[in-house]
Parts: sequence; structure tokens; C-alpha cells
Amino acid sequence: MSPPCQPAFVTGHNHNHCIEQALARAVALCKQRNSRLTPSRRRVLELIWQSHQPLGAYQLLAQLADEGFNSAPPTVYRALEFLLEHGLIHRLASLNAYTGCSGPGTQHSGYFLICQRCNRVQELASSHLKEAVREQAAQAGFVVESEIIELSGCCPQCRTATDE
Amino acid sequence: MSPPCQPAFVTGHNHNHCIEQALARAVALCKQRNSRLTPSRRRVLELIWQSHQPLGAYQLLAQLADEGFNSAPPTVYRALEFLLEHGLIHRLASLNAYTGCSGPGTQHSGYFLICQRCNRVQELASSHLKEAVREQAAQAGFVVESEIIELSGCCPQCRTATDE
DNA sequence: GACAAAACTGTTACACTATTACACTTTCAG
DNA sequence: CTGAAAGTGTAATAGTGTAACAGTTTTGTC
Repeated sequence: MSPPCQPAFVTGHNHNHCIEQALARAVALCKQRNSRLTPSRRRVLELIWQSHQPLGAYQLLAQLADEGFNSAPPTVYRALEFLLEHGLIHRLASLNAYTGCSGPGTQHSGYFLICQRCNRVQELASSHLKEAVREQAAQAGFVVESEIIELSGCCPQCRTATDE
Repeated sequence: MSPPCQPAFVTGHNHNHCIEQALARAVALCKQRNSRLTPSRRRVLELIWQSHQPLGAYQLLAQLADEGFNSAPPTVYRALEFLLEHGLIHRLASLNAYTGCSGPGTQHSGYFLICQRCNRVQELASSHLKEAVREQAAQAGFVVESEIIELSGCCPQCRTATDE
């Protein structure tokens, strides 16, 4: 499997690589699982990967409509459901929006950094953080089944931009 | 100021204490800040504190309507906005619902344990977790301004219940 | 290939969550 | 008392997500 996508908050980040890799991984994963990456599902995934700025369901819907796809809400929600189930995208609860998963295939919760200036999102893969979370929950006798960790703030690029 | 509310996932938890304390703290805080805890604001806070199960805006609205309050959406959203601003409640992004803040006055982000069996929510106040979060973000050059941490799973009481 | 089951898609309608805008009333400081 | 600020009432609407059902395509099996 190809390597994980480059982090969003990296200078010199070539986003075409992200898109290509994300699509290649999705095709491989679906083949491996005998799942069908149909045209509308594939297109939704592509649209989500067009940038690291998460898109809402109705933004996706509008773009699909422009391209001649069916444009009723269930179309996009079904595609999103499929992509979520296969771990190809994540839903950001704080934004009601969807972003590409940077490391599908490996089972993981998403930890997200959300820049409030440029709206880009970067996924963290921190086993350290995961341990801290589980530990705190365990102290309360709680068994964690799913986690939402979304950190909003200012990314390094926007920080240097506002420093000037 | 009275001590923080007892955690939700505690056996022998007397919830009347939670309600009384929450209201007393709210009154004190608003007095101290010259803010007005008007009847509708106060009633919304009470309704939210009726249990540790978070309530949606329209659930609150329905209860207000039953009691003869004005029952248009802005009524409850304004009350929620006020209570959020004063740190008296939290919004759970994963549920679109609102829950009482167990330690208002002290500035803090909320970390939440959400039981998927009984729907009760307990707030964590973990400086350890907070540090881990900031540290991970800092490694990516990111400055955190607000955090959403919501852990869903099974609380200790529901765990022992299902073990039997 | 024929067939039935499963998966996928199209369509309509609707439920739930939240906000805007504007008029009106109450409260409070000077 | 009076003007400004804060709070409330009301109607309309925007944004997000689901339910239900019919029709089509794909897939596995004989």
C-alpha cells in the first residue's frame, strides 16, 4: 500500500500527490474487500480530496449536480456512508463536514487539527494521545468505543503569515 | 463557591445535589458578573440539569412550551447561547445536545465520556490529557484555541449491568 | 443463460437543528 | 426622567440529515 498522505500543514506540500495516493488506496482497498467504488462514490471521494478543507454534504451535492450527477441528498449521504464505513473519509462533528482520511486501512480514530484561518485540516496519528485518552477514561471505569478529538486553532503557515 | 458536581458515573449518586449545586453556582456566577439569569435562562439550565443525559434544543423547547414559556426556536437558542458564554453548560458536537458544566467558573475545555447505553455524560477534568493534547498539536506547529474531546462507549454501571 | 437475492440508485417527502431579521419590551445608568 | 443597552416575541427561512418505497444493476447459483 502506498504511504500515507503528506500532512496538510507542510510547506512545499504537493497536493496532487495526496489526491493520486488517496484514490489509489481507495481503489486497492475496495478491490481487496470486494466493495464497489461506484462512479458517484468515487467522485465524492475525489471532491473531498480536492483540498484539505473539509466539505459539507450540501457543498458536495452542489458540485455533483453541476457535473450531471443525481443531486438529491440521499445520493451524497449514501456515498459518504460508504466512504465512512470503509475508513476512506472522516466526519468532523464540529464542522458538519467531511475530510479525507490520510491513512485508511490501518484502523484508527481520527485526531484533527483544524485551522480557523485557512480552514485546512490535518489528521494526527498519535499513539501517545490515544493512550492518554484511554487511560483517563479507564480511571473513570469507562470503556471507549469511539472518539472525537478535534482541535481548532491556528496552523503554522497562518501563524507565520500573521506574524509578518 | 460550592464544590463541583459529583461525576455522573458514580454509584449512590444523589442527583438532587447536582441540581441544587448547579443552580446555586449559576446564581452566584451571574451575580458576580452582573449578568441576568432571567426566568427562561434559569429554566433552561434547570431542564438541562434534570439528568446527566444531554438534551437537544428542541427537546428543551418542547418542555418550555409545556410550561407556558414562549416556544419559538430563538427563545431556547438565546438561552443556550447565554449559558454557553458563561460556561454553565457545554454543547456536545457529536450529539447536537447540551449538558450541564460540572465546574463552571474555572476556565476549562470540556472532555466528555458519553455512555451509548444509558446516554449519560460525565465530564472529565484532566490536566494530563490537556497537556498531551497541547503537546501533540505543538509538535505540528499548531496553536490550539478550542478543543472538542468526546469519548463514546460504555460506562461502569452499564458494564456491570451487561456482565450479569 | 435464467433466475433469485443482494446491492445500488432515483425520487419524494419530511424531520431535526439552527439562524436571520425586525418589532417590541424591560432594565439600568446617568 | 430618559436614552441606551439588554432582553423577548414572532415569522420566516437556511442548513443538515433520514425515511420510505420503487426501480435498476450486479452477483452468485443452478
